[in-house]
Amino acid sequence: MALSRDQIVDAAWGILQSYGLGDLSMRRLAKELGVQPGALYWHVANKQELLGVLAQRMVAPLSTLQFDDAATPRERAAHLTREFRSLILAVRDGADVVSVAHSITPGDLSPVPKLATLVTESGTSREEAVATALTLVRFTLGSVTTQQTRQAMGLDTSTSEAEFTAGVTLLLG
Amino acid sequence: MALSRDQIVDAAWGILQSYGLGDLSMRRLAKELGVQPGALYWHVANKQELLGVLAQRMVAPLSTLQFDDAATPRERAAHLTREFRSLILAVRDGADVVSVAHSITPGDLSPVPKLATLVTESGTSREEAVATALTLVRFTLGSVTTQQTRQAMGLDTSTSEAEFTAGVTLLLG
DNA sequence: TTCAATTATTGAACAGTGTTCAAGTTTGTC
DNA sequence: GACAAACTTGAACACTGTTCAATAATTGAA
Repeated sequence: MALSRDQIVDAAWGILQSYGLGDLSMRRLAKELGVQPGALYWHVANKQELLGVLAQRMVAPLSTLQFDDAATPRERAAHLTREFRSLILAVRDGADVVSVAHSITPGDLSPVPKLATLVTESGTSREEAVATALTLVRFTLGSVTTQQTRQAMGLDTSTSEAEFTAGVTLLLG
Repeated sequence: MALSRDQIVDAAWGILQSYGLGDLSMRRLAKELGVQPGALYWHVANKQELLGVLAQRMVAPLSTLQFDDAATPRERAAHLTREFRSLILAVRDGADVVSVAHSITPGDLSPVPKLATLVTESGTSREEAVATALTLVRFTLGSVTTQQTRQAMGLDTSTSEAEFTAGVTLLLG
């Protein structure tokens, strides 16, 4: 059977999860698929595009996220942010991968639009709501990047969770 | 005259400023100094350390920053954050360079301690003040990374300044 | 079923990257 | 001048993303 884009993305995901971004090279990916590196470029424009797809896959579960009926818009926004954090935290170097995609198209990927809507519903002006959403996402990415970097270096990460919670409360509390 | 660590850092700074992080390779740096690449490793442990020194140099002016006597602690914190942004924004790929250093030692480099003190003076608990400081720095780095990435891609950055101001107001307003 | 056209893959090369290290050279001290 | 410490070279190691002519495999039409 011929190679497919999905197969490539699946294999890339596997390497990312098991060995980290540093080991996710096009050659390593090709080897994993029993193929020459050049073959990948038929299905994927370049490595950056591949990382973009991985980032999308990482945050995809957010689009079907269910909220507690009793929750206020503010609580829903906090829940969405926490879920966003969980998803990227669960993938090795997840924050790095998502950060690249986010830098290129900040409003596109990521939970920014959904967050902005929720914050608007909580009685904030649309303009300020978008700022809040962007700030939440940037803060979360920065926080998780730090945590995962320290994790990879074997340093202490015990205060990470509390720091994150404090930041979210600060922005939405 | 023998090569010195300062000479290397100066040359690296020059390349970063004129051509960006993508062009700052150890080989390119050696060529600029009229030396073989290996010679650099006598004065600098590795490239990561070099980037750390560049990051420190970038934010160094913050340590002698003067405040308006009439300014409240909150206003001083906002001023410090704006100055932090200006410094990294003024250097090509400045946010990328500082982000790496920040990820490894979050509280060390960067204006986090000073910010935390100022926020504490404004009547916030020490714990919450540290969280605010960290959030401000992470938000700023994220914001500038996005702006500089978009700049390098020739995309629109006209809303960057307003977005940044909105975020700072959100966190300190 | 044959044959052309499309789709997909190979193999090799290009132009780099950070880093190491034995062997040399330069510099400073006695 | 001799010896040691400081420094530099040159070459290599083991990689990186990406391109592209040539080749193979697959597919649809006659």
